[in-house]
Amino acid sequence: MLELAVLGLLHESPLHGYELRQRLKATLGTFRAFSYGSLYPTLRRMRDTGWITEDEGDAEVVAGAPPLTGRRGKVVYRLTAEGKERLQELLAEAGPSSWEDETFGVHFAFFSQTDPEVRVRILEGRRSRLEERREGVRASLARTRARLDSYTLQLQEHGLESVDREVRWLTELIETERSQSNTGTTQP
Amino acid sequence: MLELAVLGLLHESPLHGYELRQRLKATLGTFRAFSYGSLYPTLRRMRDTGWITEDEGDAEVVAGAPPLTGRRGKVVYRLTAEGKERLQELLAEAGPSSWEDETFGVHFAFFSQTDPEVRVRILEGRRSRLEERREGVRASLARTRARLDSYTLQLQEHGLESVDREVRWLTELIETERSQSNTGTTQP
DNA sequence: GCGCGATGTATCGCCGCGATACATCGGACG
DNA sequence: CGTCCGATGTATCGCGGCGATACATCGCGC
Repeated sequence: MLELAVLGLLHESPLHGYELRQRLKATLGTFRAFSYGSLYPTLRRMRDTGWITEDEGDAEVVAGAPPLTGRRGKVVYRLTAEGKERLQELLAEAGPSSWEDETFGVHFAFFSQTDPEVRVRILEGRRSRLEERREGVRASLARTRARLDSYTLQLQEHGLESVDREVRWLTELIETERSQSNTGTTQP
Repeated sequence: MLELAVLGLLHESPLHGYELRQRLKATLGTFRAFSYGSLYPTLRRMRDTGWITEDEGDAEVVAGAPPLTGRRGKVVYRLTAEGKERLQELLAEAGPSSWEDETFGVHFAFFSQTDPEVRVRILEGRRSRLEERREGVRASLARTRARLDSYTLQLQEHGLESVDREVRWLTELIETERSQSNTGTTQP
């Protein structure tokens, strides 16, 4: 969800819309776009709920020329106290929503602000969700393989390999997380 | 787009909603879901436009019990002549829309119904779009690398590798396509 | 001095998603 | 022999994101 991303970015420093979008691209990279068509409505919503405030960065609007078509100044967005609470709440979330395709990447991007335990639980949740999906597809593929043309087959197999790759990636990450939190009670 | 997928599937045989969804899952695998929340509205829209017709599979509705809460019979969807035309039109499309993330997979899934030349153009279009994106992310990454925390960095790099993988996959596919259409005028 | 690309705010309609509701049917299990 | 459950089946609703588009300003090169 965009909401988390916005809260996470604004937690570092106040920003205006355009910058926010640049940061979004820089932070999420390949993985997700978030156009203005989502950004501005989201900002509006968040302001209305009270997570953020917006204020003029440009005070120089004054009585200049235009009663109509007023000059639009930069609008700077800033976290409120409630916004910070909300961010903490979202960062602590390790339920199904945090390992959905669309949400996981955003959560991951803000892992440095996330509790180590929660990190592991999110990574594991994501992994088992992917494994489930993989097994589902594998089963269905085994059943219908014969009936499928080569293109459909190749698509499926490419998809399967991608999922596999991500599972392996997650496994590495989980191991790293574990070895970093060396308050090991269970490990012999 | 769901429209193409529906047309492609109905071209093989008439189906009702539930089957259609099963086929969708079997055909697209990991790559895309398409819930009923999209399916039924889309079918409605397509019927209204005239690409498909819907008719009762179950004639056994009759005057049984319920004037209210009428028993719902299966609804079988079938391509019209216009629908077939529309399918051909969409299959021939090799513009930017066919190499978008969401659309490409659907196009690919129906490649066996697609003209070989169009296939290559779609694959190449997809590839160059991915290469563009990759270079964009790489550039931005090189610029901001120092400022990013390790998680963001890992996310970016994982994404980059995924893109790379897909590019390699596409390259293989393109080569296969080329070598199969051996009406070589240019190749010495 | 003029145009063009980057910066900047904003809206609109489309489409897909997840949740939910509701109904029927066949088989498993007590 | 009843009943409960999971698969089959149709359908809607609200939400959130996307791409296109509009419009305005600023700084730079030519």
